[in-house]
Amino acid sequence: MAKESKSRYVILGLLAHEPMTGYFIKKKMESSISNFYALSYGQIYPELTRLEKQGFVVMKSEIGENSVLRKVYSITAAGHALLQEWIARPVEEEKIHYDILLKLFFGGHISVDQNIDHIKAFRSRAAAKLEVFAEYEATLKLLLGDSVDHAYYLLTVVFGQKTYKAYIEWADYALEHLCNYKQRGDGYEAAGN
Amino acid sequence: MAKESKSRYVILGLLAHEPMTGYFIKKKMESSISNFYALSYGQIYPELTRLEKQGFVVMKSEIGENSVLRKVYSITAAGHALLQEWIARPVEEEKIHYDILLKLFFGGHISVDQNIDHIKAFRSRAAAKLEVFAEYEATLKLLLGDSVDHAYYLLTVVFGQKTYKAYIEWADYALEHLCNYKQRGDGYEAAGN
DNA sequence: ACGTTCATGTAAAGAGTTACATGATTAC
DNA sequence: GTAATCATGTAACTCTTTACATGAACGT
Repeated sequence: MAKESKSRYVILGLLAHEPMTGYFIKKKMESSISNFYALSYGQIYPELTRLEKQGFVVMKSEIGENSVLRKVYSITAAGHALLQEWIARPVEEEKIHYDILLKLFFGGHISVDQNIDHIKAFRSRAAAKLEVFAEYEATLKLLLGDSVDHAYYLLTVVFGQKTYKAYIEWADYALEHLCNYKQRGDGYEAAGN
Repeated sequence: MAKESKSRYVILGLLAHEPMTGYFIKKKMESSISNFYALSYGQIYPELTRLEKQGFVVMKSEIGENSVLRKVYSITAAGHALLQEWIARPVEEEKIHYDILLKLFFGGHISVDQNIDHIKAFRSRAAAKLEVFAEYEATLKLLLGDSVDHAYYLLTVVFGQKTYKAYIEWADYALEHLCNYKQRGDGYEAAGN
């Protein structure tokens, strides 16, 4: 029961690119897919052990440049087959599960100004994300010729850009409406606020 | 530890509108916030018991029209205060955790055609959602005068519309790019496919 | 008869988060 | 000295999903 986790596939996907330590998998994710997926050490290390037991990765203990012992994992042929099988599987349905929408849905219980604050915070987060994605885009466009992977990375970045742009447009629309209602004072205030 | 669930607040939010049974809470959600939040019976019933023990709701056993015993829950003053406190809390950061983006990120491991299929499926799901939101919009616009709540509901619907429209635009963009690459045949195919 | 809806729950399993615990090296 | 980075893990806890279990009433 309980939905199957994607952690193993993401780990395999990263290892398919180059062998890595668990620690480096985390770092790599933070600088790439962190916007779309995140893993903690509490997930990475146990999953690596499991993948090794099942023969999808192999481990090699090494003493790194800093003379610290590290476990470098590589993907096996079986691991690659598993990864490919997962990627080819039909895509799961996507759901928008956002705190802002839930709170706005019950917005009648707080004041208009409080709702406005929520939306403003949401908007500024989206604007910050857009800046991050713009950097990604610039970097990726320089690397486009290197590997086919970069073209796919770029598609995910464009997704982020289009989505966060839509969020900002929505926020502006919502703020305008709420400000209008507030000025008209037509009962938009929650009772007791 | 582990992030606190929103289930209690959503349940309180619905009960703030009218007293309900656990079963009806589920039905109500399916016809309203299901696009932004979902709860199973396995969450609703235990949570209602907990909320009752803590004094945030009160339960009254009744024999319904169909002579079936049912437990009707109502929100208390303490429950209302808790709900309001939660809604007023700063909004959590939103994350885009989509299967399609993960799979596209590793898209180099499958064929272009398989990637295209993924995106096409994504696009048609988004288009279907847009239709649902259009219906919501039409219904809500008729009810706008009735209660302040409807204006807030409408804002969440508009969010869905703008977001799914962005998804469709992205899908079209992505499909065009992938088709171009395919026609040019410039190494976009995964090795062995 | 049979399927659907109303109605309430429990059990099992896994996913995910956070905190804790440890220790070496490196840079300032 | 001290903070940051590299590096590996465990433990506790909560959340969430899915399946199971039960039973009455109502419509066809």
